[in-house]
Amino acid sequence: MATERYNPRDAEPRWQQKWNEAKVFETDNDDPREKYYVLEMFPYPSGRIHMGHVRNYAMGDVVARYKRARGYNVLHPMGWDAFGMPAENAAMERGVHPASWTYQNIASMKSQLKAMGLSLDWSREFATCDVAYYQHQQRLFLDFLEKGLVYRKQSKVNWDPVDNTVLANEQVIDGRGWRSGALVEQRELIQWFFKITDFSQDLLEALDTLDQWPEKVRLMQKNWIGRSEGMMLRWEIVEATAPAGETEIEVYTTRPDTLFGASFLAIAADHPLAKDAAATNPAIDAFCEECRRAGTSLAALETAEKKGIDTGIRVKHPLDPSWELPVYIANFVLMDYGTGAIFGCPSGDQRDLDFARKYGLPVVPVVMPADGDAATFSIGDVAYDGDGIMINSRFLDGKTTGEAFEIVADRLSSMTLGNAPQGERKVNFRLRDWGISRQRYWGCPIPVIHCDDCGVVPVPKKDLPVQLPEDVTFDQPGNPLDRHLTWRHVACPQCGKDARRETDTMDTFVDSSWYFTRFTAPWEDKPTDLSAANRWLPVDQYIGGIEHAILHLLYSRFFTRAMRETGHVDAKEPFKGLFTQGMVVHETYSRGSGMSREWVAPADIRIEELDGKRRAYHLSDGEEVAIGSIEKMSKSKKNVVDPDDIIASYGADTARFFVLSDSPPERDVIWSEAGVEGAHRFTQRLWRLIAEASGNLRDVLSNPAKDGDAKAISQFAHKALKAVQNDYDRLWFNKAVARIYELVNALASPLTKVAAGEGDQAYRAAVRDAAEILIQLVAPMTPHLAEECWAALGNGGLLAHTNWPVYDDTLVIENDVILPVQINGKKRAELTISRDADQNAVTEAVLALDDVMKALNGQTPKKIIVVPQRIVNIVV
RNA sequence: GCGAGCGUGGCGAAACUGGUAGACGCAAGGGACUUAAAAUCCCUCGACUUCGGUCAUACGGGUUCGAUCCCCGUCGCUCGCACCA
Repeated sequence: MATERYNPRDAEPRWQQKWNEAKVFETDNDDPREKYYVLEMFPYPSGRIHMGHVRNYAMGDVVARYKRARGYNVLHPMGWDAFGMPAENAAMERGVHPASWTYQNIASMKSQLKAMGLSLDWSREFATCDVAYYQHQQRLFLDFLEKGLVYRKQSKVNWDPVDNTVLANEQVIDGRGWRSGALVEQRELIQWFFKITDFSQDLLEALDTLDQWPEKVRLMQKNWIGRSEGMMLRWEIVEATAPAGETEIEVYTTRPDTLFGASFLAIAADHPLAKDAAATNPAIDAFCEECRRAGTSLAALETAEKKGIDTGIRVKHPLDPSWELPVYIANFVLMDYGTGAIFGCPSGDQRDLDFARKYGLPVVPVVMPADGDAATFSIGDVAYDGDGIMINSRFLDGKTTGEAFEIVADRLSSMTLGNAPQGERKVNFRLRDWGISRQRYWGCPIPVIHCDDCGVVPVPKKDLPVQLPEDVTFDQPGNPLDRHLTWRHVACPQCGKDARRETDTMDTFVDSSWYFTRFTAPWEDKPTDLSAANRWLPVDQYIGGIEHAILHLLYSRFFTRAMRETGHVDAKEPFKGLFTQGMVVHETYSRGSGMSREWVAPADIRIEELDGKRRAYHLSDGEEVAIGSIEKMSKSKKNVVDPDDIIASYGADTARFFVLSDSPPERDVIWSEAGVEGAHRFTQRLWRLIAEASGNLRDVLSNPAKDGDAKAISQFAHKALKAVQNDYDRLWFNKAVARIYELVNALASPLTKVAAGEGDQAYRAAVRDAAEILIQLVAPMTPHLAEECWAALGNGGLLAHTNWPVYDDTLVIENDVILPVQINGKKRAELTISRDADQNAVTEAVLALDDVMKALNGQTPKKIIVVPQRIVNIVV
């Protein structure tokens, strides 16, 4: 029987339409079955999807389809992370309004995603720039404000004086604005902050409960939160050297044990005492200025030399009032960590040591390694910052660093300076509060009003939403909201006088910090429907890129806690399972070198292989092109492959199948033409085998064989089913692919026999059973092809509605096992024996094997190790 | 500098809890079918070999009856953080 080639261009839209008509993927919140929430990080609507999206969404779709077949009520929604700078840049460059640019992009990306055949519930779709979404975000903001989770404070920002805007740190390149090229200034602006630090300890501790997250991400978050245990320590200023009104300096330290090694105090250039000193001393002022400038731009590049200047201030050592130490301003002390002041212990800290050597300050070793010798231990150019035994530390000598920490902490806590304890134990975090103010148009307006009399007044909830005005211009730099003629003018909600709206909008990370919660009831007229949110959260499986390991995931964890405190959800953690997938990478091609180097797109070249050497030639002129390294797909290197082209020529199933095969999902996958063709051959092969046999299988009822020639077929299929099921449960897509290939290889000959009219009824029933298992196994990856095959076998109804098959235990367990037989750890023979044979029987049978007798050559075994159902090892 | 991870054929990779190293795919080579090509099907495919075997999982040691897997050291690559007191 001649069979037509499988034509994805015909089949894929056809099945997509059927799924659509049957609303297979629309999820009912009231469905009583066990829930499963699978989500991929929603995309920014840049205009086109790329291969990274294809891989990300293919993975999520496999999980969604698999869990659906397993009987779960699956929620698998999609939306758009739609606010942000690119829309405003488009407005500036091309005069398009950000809204129309964004919604057009959404429309085209949506049609691309639809062409992939993803099993998404599109009825829940929204974009974060929809008023219907961001009005609820404003409501959440106001609730957080009431709870004290939002506040304003002055803080330093990167200010671009040409564009009149604040720049994120990533937008500052070599001290200049990435767009304007202007030298970036540090400005103090009043900004809105979320109090994420209220949850520092909880965010840290709860990481331990996230056992379905990659260890790596948890570690990154742990380091980011940066908990340290130490103490606050107050140093009395020697009166004669004190600036007016100042009596003490407070420092934070994690090493109170090294207190006798102190030789100076150092404060940040922005420390209040530094400012006092600068006011009266031009040299100090100049030094502080220099620190500030270096801090903004090149600090990260140079491993900046430790520099400082003596303030003239002297302090008394807390444990010896007769001991006076100098106070320096130092460039390596940060104002926004701890108290902006440290005590320097040169022997125990490399920075302090470098500093001390430069300014001739004493270096007293106070800790030596446990196996050191107190008489000879000294410090050269390298500080010793490890644990050990105290020396040169009076009453601490001989104690361990841990003991010394406790003794000093206890003693200082019980001492007083003025009317407060000299020191107290203190846990400190690196994590800072989250600044959310952006001086931009295309973001969620912060719903507050500034009144000269009443101060900062929240917009009353009944007045929400605060909607972005549409009539804005982008012909001048700065925030269009600021110069809008009417929008910002508003009556104060409290006193009714003329007042001004806040013109800052929110960081777009706010938008993505709760969208997964909104998906649970996007129609609700409050931010959440509490029962729906509680039902669905946490997300069972979240899938996305590792680049969001810290910010997005940490902000979302904070947001969920804040929403919990304000009664919008009961869950504490948003994502139960997290998976970070690798990138799609591709070879690069280029010609020319240096400045005239030209990158060539994969679509414009042809590869030839001669004597094992691959060479690339340009399609247009036949000129040879150099094959470069394999890199992340990027426009600048032109090594991009457009998903649209792939779907048009091979179909969505091939693209999906390929990005899931080959590499483990957490690792990068190399996109190659040959690989895609291999995947495509597979789809054609599967179709051909099923289609050719379908005529003789249509009228047969599936039934696995328990004996006869067909038994092996049924065993193979049911074992594959068990294995692939396990692979899907663990997101081992590449292994599932390999096993599916094996199953197709094993079924090729039986299917061909059936196609030729061979095989009795029982044989055909077993083949049909195996074929159906195969189709179900590939369905999550290549759903259109699977539906087509399913229908070809004469099945009515959609495969997407069909339950996952159940493997037959008796077919999966072998009665006989093949044991490898080793002699001295090297394999010499094989033994086939009954699964439940006891040790003695195995030993006896092994020694009777020809190969074993030959290898032993008369020697008596010293020992025979039998690992049941595994292996036998004979030691001679 | 600190932290984490990785290193297996020509290539992407498998190998369960320490138990037959290289499944599966790609590339390559040979053959069948064809007037021919494509497609398809079959075979070979780590290295060396005196065809008995021997050596092979970055390198050097160790533990073990047995190590890709565990331990110690070295080298290389990737990622994250980087004055955090």
